[in-house]
Parts: sequence; C-alpha cells; structure tokens
Amino acid sequence: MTKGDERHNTATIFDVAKLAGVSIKTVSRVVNNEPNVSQKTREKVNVAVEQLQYRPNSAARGLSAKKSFAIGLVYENPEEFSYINAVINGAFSACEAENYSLLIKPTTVIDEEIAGDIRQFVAQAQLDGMILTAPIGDNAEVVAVLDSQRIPYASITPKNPPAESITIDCEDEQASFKLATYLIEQGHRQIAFIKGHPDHWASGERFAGYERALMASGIELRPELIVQGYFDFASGRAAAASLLDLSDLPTVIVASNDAMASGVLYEAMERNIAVPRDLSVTGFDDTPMAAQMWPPLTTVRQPISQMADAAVRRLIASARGEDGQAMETRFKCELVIRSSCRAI
Amino acid sequence: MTKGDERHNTATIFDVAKLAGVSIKTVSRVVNNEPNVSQKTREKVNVAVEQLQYRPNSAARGLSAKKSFAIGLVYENPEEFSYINAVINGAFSACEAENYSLLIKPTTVIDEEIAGDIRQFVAQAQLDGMILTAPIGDNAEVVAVLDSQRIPYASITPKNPPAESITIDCEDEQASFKLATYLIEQGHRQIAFIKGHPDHWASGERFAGYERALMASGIELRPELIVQGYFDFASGRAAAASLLDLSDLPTVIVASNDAMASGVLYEAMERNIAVPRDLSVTGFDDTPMAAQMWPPLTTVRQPISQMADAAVRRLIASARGEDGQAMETRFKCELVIRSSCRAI
DNA sequence: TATAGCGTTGACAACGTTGTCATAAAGGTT
DNA sequence: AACCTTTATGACAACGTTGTCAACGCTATA
Repeated sequence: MTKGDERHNTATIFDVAKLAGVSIKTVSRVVNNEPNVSQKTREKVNVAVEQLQYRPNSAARGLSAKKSFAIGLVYENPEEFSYINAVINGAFSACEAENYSLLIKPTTVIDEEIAGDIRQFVAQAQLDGMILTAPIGDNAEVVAVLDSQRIPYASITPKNPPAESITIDCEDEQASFKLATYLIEQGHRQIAFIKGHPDHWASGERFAGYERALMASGIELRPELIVQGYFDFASGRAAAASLLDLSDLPTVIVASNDAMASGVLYEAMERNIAVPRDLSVTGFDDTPMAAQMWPPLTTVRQPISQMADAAVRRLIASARGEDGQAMETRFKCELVIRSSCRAI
Repeated sequence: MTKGDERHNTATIFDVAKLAGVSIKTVSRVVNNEPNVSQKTREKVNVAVEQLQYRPNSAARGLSAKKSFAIGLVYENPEEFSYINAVINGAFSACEAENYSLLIKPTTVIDEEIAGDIRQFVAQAQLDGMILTAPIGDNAEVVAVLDSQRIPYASITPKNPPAESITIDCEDEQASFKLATYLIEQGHRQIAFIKGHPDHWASGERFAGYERALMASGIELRPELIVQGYFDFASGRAAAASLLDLSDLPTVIVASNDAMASGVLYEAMERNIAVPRDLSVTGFDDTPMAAQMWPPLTTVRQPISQMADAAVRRLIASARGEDGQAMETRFKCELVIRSSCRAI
C-alpha cells in the first residue's frame, strides 16, 4: 500500500467525535441508542456519522463488549435442501433485523466428532448464540459443549428439550391428524404410513397424528402398512416398493415428508401405477418441489422460515436479558391440498 | 453472573504464556506458525495451548491484524436450492480448511438497493473478501462498492469479468455442445432449446454450444424451436407449452437447467405426452432432483462445490499476496445420461 | 580475540470500541 | 440559600491480539 491510500481508510469513532465536536463516548452512546444524550447532540453526531459513512468496527466492538454479534446455525447437510434453505432465510432475516451476523456450519454426518467440531466452530467465531436444527438439538454431547462454554442456543423441533432451554416447534401432530382425517373423509381406509427418521422429533409427532386419526375413526392400524423411512428419497422409494408388493394394496401412502413422497411417486411410475387414479400419495413440508412434481403433491405446509426467525429473535432477546415470554414458540401448520389424492 | 463463573473464562494468550513460561509474543508466533521459534519453545507452547484449550479470540485478532478472517457469500435466493447449497458447501469447506468464517447473505431480488445492502453487509462484518455468485458478479454497482472499499472478491461464472479479477467458471459451451451432439447422434433433428436467464453468463454459453453442435452437423436452426426461459420451473413449463403447441413438434427439448426441465416434464405429463416415448427432455446442472424426477433426467453435471471451493481458496491466496496462478479456474462438466431421452 | 550476522525472544504500542467512573450542569425540594 | 437528585458529557482503562523494534546469545569469519 502506498501512502496515498490512507485517504480511503474507513472512519473511526474518533473521526466522528472530532467532526461532531464531542467525545468518542458520546458517539458510542448515539450509535448504540443509549439514553442520556440530548437531542441536539444526537443530531450533531448523526450528521457526522452520515457524512463520514461511519460504521462501527465489529472486531473492536466485539472485543470490548465481549460479544461477537454473530449467531451460528448448524445443520445436517440434507439430500433435499429446501427445508434448510427456508431455515437459513428465516434466520438470516432475523439476524439482519437485529444487526447480527449469521455464520453457518453444515455438518456432513453426525458422528462422534461433531461435539469437537462445534466446540471449534463456537470458539473460532466467538459466537453469541447457536441455532440447532433437528436432530442436532438432541445430541447430548453438542448440548454439553454449549452448556460448558455458556453459549446460549435455541433448538428447532428438538425431541427432548431441557426445561429451561429455548425451543421452537410446530403442531406436527395436529397437522398429521388433520391430513389423515381428510384422507379418511375422502373414503380411504387402507392408509399406509412411511415413518420419518427416528432421530427426529417430527417423526414421532407425525406418526402420532396418523394413529390418533385412524383410532378416532375406528380404523384398524395394520402393522404391515406402517414402514420405517429416513426422510430421504431412497428410503421413500424403498418403503413404497415394500408397500406395493403387498397383496392387499393400500389406497393411499402417507409419507412423512415430501422427499419420501417423491420416492413413492417414482416407484409408482416405475410400476405403472397411476397416481392418483390407482394410488393416492401425500407428503409433508410443502417444499417448492411438492408443487412441481407430477402429480402436484397434497402435503402440509410448515412456516419454517418463521420458526427460524423466531428462534433467532428469542435467542437474541434472551441474550439481552429480556425474557421473550411473549414470543410465539409453537407454530401452526396448514394442509395444502393438491391433486395427488383422490376420493374413493 | 456470579463471581464463581470466572473459572470458566476462556484462556487468553497471557494464560498460555504464563503456563509455558514465555512471552505472549512467542505464543502468538507459535499459534500463527511463524518462523524463528526454537523447536523446544514451540513444543512447550503447544502443550500449554492444548492444556488450556486455548483458541485465539477472533475479535482481538481481527482488530489487531486489521482482518476479520471472514468471507462473505452473496447469492440471489433461487427457487431451486441445490445449486446454491452446493456453492455453500464448497465455500464452507474451503473456509474451514483455511480457518476462515463464512458469512452468507441471501438477497431476494437484485434491485437498486443491492449495492447499499452489500455495502452494509461488508461494513458490518468487516469482510476480508466476497464470493459473488451469478449473476451478482455482473452487477456494476456491487462491483463498484467492493472496489471502492478495497474488498477483494471472486466471481463464479460472471459474464464480463474485469481482466484482473478472480473468476471461476466451467466449460458450459463444450458440455452443451457434447449434449446436443449426443442428441444428434441419437437421431434427433428437431431439437428445441429453452434459453436460460439472459443475465447469466451460463445461458449464453449453453446456447452457443447448442448452436455449434447443430451447425457442425448441418442442422438448420429453426427459430421457432428456440424459446426464452428464466431458469425457473414456471418459465420452463411455459416454454414447453409454447413448443408443444407447434404443429411441427420437436422430438427433444433441451432445457438450459434442471428446474426448467422439470417444468417441461410437468407440462408433458399434463398433456399426456409420454417422456421419453413421445418426447425426449434434457436438463443442465445435475441437481439431486434430476435423478429423482420421472423419468430420471439426462443432464450435465457441474462440479459446483469444487468451483466454490476454488473461488474461496483463490480469494484467500490472493489476500495473502500469493498469486495462486497454479490454481484451477475453469472446470469441466460431465454428461450424465439417464432415461429422459431415447434414440429415434 | 574482536566483530559481524543471524536466529531467537520479549517489551510495548496499537488496533477501535465499550464500560466505569468522575464531573458538570440543570432541576427540585426543603 | 443550601442540598439532593437527575441528566448530560467526557477521561481513561480495558478487551486480547499482532506489529515493531530492540536486545540477547550463539556461530562463523577475519
């Protein structure tokens, strides 16, 4: 760098203070919206800030305030990304609104190393908080690391949340109940179910709603119609294969998410089974994909972005010492009816 | 916080120095792998670092070194996420390897505000560099902001890269040529083409490859078989609709990406046109979706993650003053043949 | 033996902000 | 008029690291 480049150095709090004719502390107060600054002083400072295009140096701010103004988001790298993208978008918009940065950490698999990975992640970025997506919020080691480092965190749809922790979930059980009830109303009686990944809280909820709906209508639960899946395309396809090999075929297959439903559609296509004429199919999540498959998928829409947004806001609020009790923490789902199901 | 919590304060460079019996500067040298430290001292320090679980405070480091060790990734929030997720994963792995943090910034639309948005983003996080995904790398205002702030950046597949800038792209033209040639070899002569979003560099390249293949085989370019699309499902579907309304139908529709190809499949389904029996379809990108549609899509695989990885590495290398000339900057694509095309 | 050179080490300032505390000015109460 | 309280402001230390520079001790050379 030559000497001349100095002109381009970004303005510091000292420059602003000088220009406004006040002390740096006063500038700090104005910038951070602290009380006890006269209106006149405030304006002077704001003018100077504007004129110099001043932006506080976040490293210095973080060093002094012992905060980083950064939040981490950990997720398990999925096969189908729309869920996690909705999370990212929601978390980002909340961070942006609160003037925080969002650091993401995709993890490939959840193995023994994850706790160390997280420790490293947190330490390196000096995170002020973490958002844990399912099923990471249930990993005891990860939680232990965060607790020991005193890093606050919010879990999205965890299975066994500790009482005092910040938790965001949604009404999967009710939504699943509503969906199954809808199918029953449409005349379906042979209702197959593909369960989600056992590590995920949502899997149990979605199955519970299905069970409750069938029992409420006095429909017998046939064990051979209930198949384990893992939330991915391949497991959905395999589950469909086993269900379509049965002699007594189901009239509808309820998949616990859209990716598995897409596997079901694929397997049905392969077998020349027309959906919805010969078989109805439903999903869960309402990923963008759901509307673009053929046939468009009846599914359940979750307010994923809003949930992530809420997780970040609660986290920041609690870091500030606000209680955030008033904030919404349990979200509603919505049944989205498309043409992958027909009445019987 | 009570007094007792002090035990949990993370170790600083002073603690390490004390325990190792050296000065803080020496610890700093060891931690940063600087030369001129004796092997014996190095080991003493490393033992202390290990014992205290010392991790440098990134805020302090950034403040002193005038670097943030953070890189930003800006992208236009797409309808279909797998491309951007591959970018995120590649960029993340490079950042992790280089001990950098990755900050992401999804932008909803590219409007007049984007330059200001970027300025804000860069200033707030004090980024050391930026990765620009298409088509943001071509936005003059954004580039002007980065230049004026002296923020180095790398563009992934930009249209008009300035000579000295860091650019990563891949051989879209060749791949598209190969794909079209393959179709011609399969006997196709009525080859329709759905162009990509005009703002994207890749759109032009992919079309150019198509043109060259047809000309090389002496096939006339029929303008009515060339339709403008915008890389999204809806535009693919609309383009397919217009093509399938023609009296003289194409035997194959080449979509410039998988999302549009998925729109083509949808429209074909809706019209009861069997793919590939009555119509062949191809995509571009090899998103995970491509293998899960029915029928599985013949497409072109791009090494997206590797490209993003390379972008980050070049960026960091150039920030270090290394030239990075040796690094790969133009990547190969691979034809992926599935069953959405048939020979005629 | 003196001297130059190099590898090794440490003292201390600097980075740009916020927190703490002191002080001045203004307003209210007796 | 004297005193207390509240509001507004600033001086200065502290945060934890890296950069600069000086100093030390050892080896090679004259």
